[in-house]
Amino acid sequence: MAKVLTSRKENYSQWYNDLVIKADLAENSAVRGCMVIKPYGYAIWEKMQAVLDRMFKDTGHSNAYFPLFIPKSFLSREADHVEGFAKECAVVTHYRLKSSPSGGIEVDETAKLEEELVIRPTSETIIWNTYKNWIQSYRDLPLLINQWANVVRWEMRTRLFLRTAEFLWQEGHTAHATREEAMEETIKMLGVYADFAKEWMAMPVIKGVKTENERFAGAVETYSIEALMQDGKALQSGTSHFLGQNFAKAFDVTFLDKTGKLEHVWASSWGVSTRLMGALIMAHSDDNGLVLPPKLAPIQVVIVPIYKKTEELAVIDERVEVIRKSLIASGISVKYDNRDTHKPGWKFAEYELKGVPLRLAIGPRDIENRSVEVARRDTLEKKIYPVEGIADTVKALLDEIQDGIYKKALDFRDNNTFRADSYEEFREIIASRGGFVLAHWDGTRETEEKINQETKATIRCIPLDPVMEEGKCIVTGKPSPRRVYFAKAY
RNA sequence: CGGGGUGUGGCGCAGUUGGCAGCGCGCGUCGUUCGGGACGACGAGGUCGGAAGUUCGAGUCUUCUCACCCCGACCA
Repeated sequence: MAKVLTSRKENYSQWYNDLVIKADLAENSAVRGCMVIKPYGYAIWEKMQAVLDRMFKDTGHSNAYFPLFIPKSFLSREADHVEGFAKECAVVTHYRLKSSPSGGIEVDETAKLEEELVIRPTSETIIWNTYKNWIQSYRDLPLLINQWANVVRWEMRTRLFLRTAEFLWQEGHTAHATREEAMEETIKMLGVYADFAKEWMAMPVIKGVKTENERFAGAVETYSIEALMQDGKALQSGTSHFLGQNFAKAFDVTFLDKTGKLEHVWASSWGVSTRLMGALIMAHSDDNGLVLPPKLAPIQVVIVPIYKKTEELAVIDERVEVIRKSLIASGISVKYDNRDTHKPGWKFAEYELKGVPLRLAIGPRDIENRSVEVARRDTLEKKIYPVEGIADTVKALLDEIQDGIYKKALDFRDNNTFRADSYEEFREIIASRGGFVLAHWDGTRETEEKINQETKATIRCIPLDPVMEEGKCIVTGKPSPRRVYFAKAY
């Protein structure tokens, strides 16, 4: 087969870049740092959205939409928040253009905005400013809102899906009467993300708390799900924040509780972005291309006819139509590619590159034997199956693939999660093979920063379901109640 | 923002001391092919990133400029 991708071994990040382009997921646009998500890539994102949206609704949330523009003054209301985002904000300063003497077009300096508008890097401020008017009583709580939106963070260096200046995401913003309830919501949504990653993306994740260093600007506590990529680097795939009363205080959002006492509300916010696309790509794919979990694949089964003459194709078309209908009846998404403009071998390679979980090939031999050749994308294994009961066969195989790639990803993570009991050992693992390293840490910012500077590894999270184990910090030797996850990160 | 690099058909690239702008892929037409990215013939497609300069003559030399990529510092 003609090689179209750089191999992972050769250059992992080049492999990733090649794959995104060659699998037709996205490409760089004329705007620096901003990508064009192509139809095939967007189809995957839409499937993710549909599932997540259902999960949010099932946990009591409603969708709403808030403006793209945020008055500059809003951003500065919460001190940590502004500090965290100020360096990467795009700002709108004018509202009109005029033709320039040189023949082009230029900003009309007379059309300067009274108050400049920031393009949302996240929507806490505009949302809490709005919530102020929505909440008066404990009867208005909890307020459980989600929005699907684009946001802009002016990044220095960007990579398709993993870090782009503009990206798509959802952001949940909830308001609660009590601290406990807001915290419960924070953890619940982290759980939703972890379930989604596992059940739909077939990607195992670690749930944990972020250290102070990695905390969201304006949050009291940040939780995340962390996944391990095939190059041994961790990818933060979703975050859920307990915001305490920080934004309620900044925007003066209060309510009267049952006893008639005026209180600030408690808040959470949580989000996942198109970065999940990057995670999905890197979690399962190989040197032949994308490997998609059947549950998120836009096309679950592709059927390729093999024929010499058009008369043969007519017979195959007929047989395929029967198969196609039975698959659709079983809720399987099928594409029959009977284009005459490409050869079977070309199509095989193409759909492999695009990660279609199953490929059915039907030729004269199969017509004769009432059989189909079925090729699995995950194992590249080919087998002949009878046409009879093909829908059940396919269904079973899709389930097997979904489970199989999860298992494979889990094994990979297990085989690349290490325990280090000395700093020496720690440095050796991080430098040589990467992966997650579980080690004791004394809980201080200084130690974390020292480790980061010396090894490039960061604390990904403090696991939520930790095995409590007394130990000593690998750097300072001070006591530590449990191990935390370290890794180099995206 | 520091360090490095690249701009030449749609994509990937070559272009020697300055002398007719090329190759591969892709694209179009026709024919033979079709169970793992087929082959042949013919064909279309370029203000060589932009501006100024040197020269009889610039893709090539000089100056300026713009864009993008890679490596760092910052980030989901």
